[in-house]
Amino acid sequence: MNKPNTRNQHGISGKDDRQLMFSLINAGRAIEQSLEEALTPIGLSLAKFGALTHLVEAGEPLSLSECAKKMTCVRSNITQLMDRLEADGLVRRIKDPQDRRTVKAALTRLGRERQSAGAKEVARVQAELRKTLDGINQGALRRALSAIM
Amino acid sequence: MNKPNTRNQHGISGKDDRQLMFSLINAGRAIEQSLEEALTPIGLSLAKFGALTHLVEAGEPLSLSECAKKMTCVRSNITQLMDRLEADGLVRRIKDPQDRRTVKAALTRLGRERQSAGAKEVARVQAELRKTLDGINQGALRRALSAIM
DNA sequence: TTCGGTTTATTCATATATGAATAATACAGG
DNA sequence: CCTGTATTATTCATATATGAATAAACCGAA
Repeated sequence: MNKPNTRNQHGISGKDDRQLMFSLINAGRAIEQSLEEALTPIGLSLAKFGALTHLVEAGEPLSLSECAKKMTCVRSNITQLMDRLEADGLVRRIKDPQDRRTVKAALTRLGRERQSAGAKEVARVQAELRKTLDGINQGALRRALSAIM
Repeated sequence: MNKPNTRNQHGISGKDDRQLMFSLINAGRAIEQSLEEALTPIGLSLAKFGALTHLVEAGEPLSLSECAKKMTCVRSNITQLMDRLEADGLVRRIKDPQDRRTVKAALTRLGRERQSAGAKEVARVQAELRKTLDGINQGALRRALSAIM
């Protein structure tokens, strides 16, 4: 990667960069940044791509609550995200006749296409990252990350 | 840690969690989340703590531009963050007579105390993380992270 | 069947970020 | 000394998040 991290908001890393905790935070943000940059040209953000991807994977419309669960965020966030996705023409809200409280998000054709284009870009970033981490012990890395979460 | 990740906005992790890229993003977010939770009781966010810490480390007032550089973010962000820190009584804006364009941020007594309390909490989280990562190869992890950034 | 608790989405207030536009100041070179 | 360019902070519009409050709809138990 070797891109400058332009999104380390707190900017804490102690006296040296070797502090593991902040390195992990910064690494995560650096990758997010790369993904955002890769998605920008096709008109997506990481948040939007995430929502579209869950809808594609589900293969059917999902209620906004289900979306919130899959994206591990609060529902008011999904309300807003869907507003933007709907404004972009990538998603359509449909009412659920079974449960009139529920609103489902359905992909539009454009939404499906956009997600597919996004997936290609994400795969590209992922391949870059794999190459970057080529020489290192990925097993150790995976074990560490799964210990954290 | 083993706290549920309640802040994985995109929520993408593919079919399995083994996808390194999203694991890294999620690990970073999980740690951020722990830090936010640790700082909340003392009235700080990670962003606020970061700003205070840079001021403490500098040992003197810093211009808002210098703060933005240290925190690797745009200046309009610092303007807003300083507004909130000033409202909290943790920082004071002082005009620079040498350069009348410049506004410097100076720690208040309360700001210094709050940062110090925050640093203790951060150290606690850091110690927890160290313990979590006890069994794993931290050298490999460090090398991986420095490769990414 | 009505009542009360739960779930649904939305709205509102707020925090944190970006980036563009603006205004004031500095400063170098003619 | 002007003049143009750069730098400074701020403001504005926007995106992404949280959490509290609200309204509508559902559902089980009395």
